[in-house]
Amino acid sequence: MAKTLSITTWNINSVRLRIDQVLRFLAEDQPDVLCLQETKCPDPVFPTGAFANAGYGHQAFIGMKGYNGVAILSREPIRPLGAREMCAKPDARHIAVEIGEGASAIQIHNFYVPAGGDIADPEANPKFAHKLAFVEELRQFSEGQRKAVPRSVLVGDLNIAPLEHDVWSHKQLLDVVSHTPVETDAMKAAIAEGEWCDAFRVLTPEPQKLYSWWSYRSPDWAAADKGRRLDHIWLGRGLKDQLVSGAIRKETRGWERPSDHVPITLTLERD
DNA sequence: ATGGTGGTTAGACCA
Repeated sequence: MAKTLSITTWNINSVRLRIDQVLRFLAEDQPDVLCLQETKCPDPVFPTGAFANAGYGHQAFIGMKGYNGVAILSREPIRPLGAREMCAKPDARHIAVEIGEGASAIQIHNFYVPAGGDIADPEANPKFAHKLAFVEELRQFSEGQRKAVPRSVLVGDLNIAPLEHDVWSHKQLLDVVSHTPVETDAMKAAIAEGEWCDAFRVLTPEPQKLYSWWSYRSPDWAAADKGRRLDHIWLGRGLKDQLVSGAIRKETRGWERPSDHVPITLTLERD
């Protein structure tokens, strides 16, 4: 068995439109497991063959027409654990698998948290209310995982930048959905409840800036560098001592017709 | 500064 396990998470913003970019990334980086969000792809037309040809023949995915959708692609066998209906909605925002055998098995949970709309007021904006309810459900889920499955990894586009240095300007974004105190507090509560290790922040502590997303609306995204860290990989209490390294593939944001998110990869020591 | 850009899909809806 391999001595390490590498897991990538990437909001691809249409897996069919960007299949060539995903395949390029897989060829270059060869993570063991790739978790995607916003596949925007119904299951019957998911590009299973393209991933299998690239060496990722073990697949779990759930999608819908036009919106949302998550997938887990693996180079080695996985056991599907199914998809949760978060907030009682069948909207394809979670899927999970188990990888590895016996006592060394690891659960991987891939989430796509609602973006939350533009107005940071749950009374005025149902999308923001949905986001807050989703993160509260994530907190409850975290409690269960902490107790029952300490060897868990939670990844995804969580659409919240929890820390001051997870955004280009803390003060200018305090009223902007993704960095409001009610969201960042809710996310911190979920992390605490699960005793999750925020892996990229252990590897690169504040005050160093970390971003995984740059808006399409920024005319010169690289020069302006007004990013946010919306994508995350959390390690359960049974895995936090196995953290090896992390990588943020910022250069993919400069590819032709890119996703607005970039892939982030965490490597774990394996036992 | 209340725009700006992009994907899905054919007029909005979502990010």
